[in-house]
Amino acid sequence: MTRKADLLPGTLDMLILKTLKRAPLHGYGIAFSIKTLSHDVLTVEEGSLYPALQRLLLQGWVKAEWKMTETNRRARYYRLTAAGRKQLSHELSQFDEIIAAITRVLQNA
Amino acid sequence: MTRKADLLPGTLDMLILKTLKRAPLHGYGIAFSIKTLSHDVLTVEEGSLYPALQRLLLQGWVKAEWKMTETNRRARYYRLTAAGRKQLSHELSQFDEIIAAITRVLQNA
DNA sequence: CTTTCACCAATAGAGTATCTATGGATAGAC
DNA sequence: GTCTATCCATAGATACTCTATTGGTGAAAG
Repeated sequence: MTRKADLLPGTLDMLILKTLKRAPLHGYGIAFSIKTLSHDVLTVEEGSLYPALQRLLLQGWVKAEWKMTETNRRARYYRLTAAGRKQLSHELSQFDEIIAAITRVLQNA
Repeated sequence: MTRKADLLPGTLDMLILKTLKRAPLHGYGIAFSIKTLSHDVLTVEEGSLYPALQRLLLQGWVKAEWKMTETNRRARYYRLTAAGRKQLSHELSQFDEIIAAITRVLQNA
């Protein structure tokens, strides 16, 4: 009935961009990083991740490049562009604002 | 483009339930309360609110009753049921967990 | 007395984000 | 040689929210 909620809708792009800010990474690595850092609370399904990466490419917020991984595999590395960096900071501050607002409602309601 | 984001998807039910926990209220009052408490950051559009209330009714988390307001108007008052109270506490703890997880990712990524 | 504003309800249709399910493919371990 | 972990990606369904609209009433202002 209620949403399954592996993550909060609307936050995926932000999480991906933030992950890529540290270093360029391939899809699988992005998902793994988010899952690990969140202590397995946030699971990014591949069916969510790759469409999201396509969106980010279209927006020009990331660029992609085929490379070899350390384990000798072909992988598509995504890296943040300047526009992506700007977008990330925008999404971060907006997220903060919304969370603060929700917190106010939850405390006073 | 990016989502307009009057609020975070997935949080509306929780905000409504929490608002009704304080006291039964009609739709207009719920929207007004959320908007006011959030300092105008969160705006619940009527096209989001009423479908959400229908969902909550169907789930049995709220009950509705027609009454007169203090200003002598017909209004449909919604109040939290026992099941709704339980659902609310579930959603609250899940929300906390997800926010904590997102925060971890944002700080370490 | 009539006009306007704040109050109050609800639905249809569109758009967007995410999930489920699926289909490949390869490196290295055992 | 088979299994597991690593890697990519799409199609279709589902769920949630927004835009836009319709419809109505009480009360205060003019």
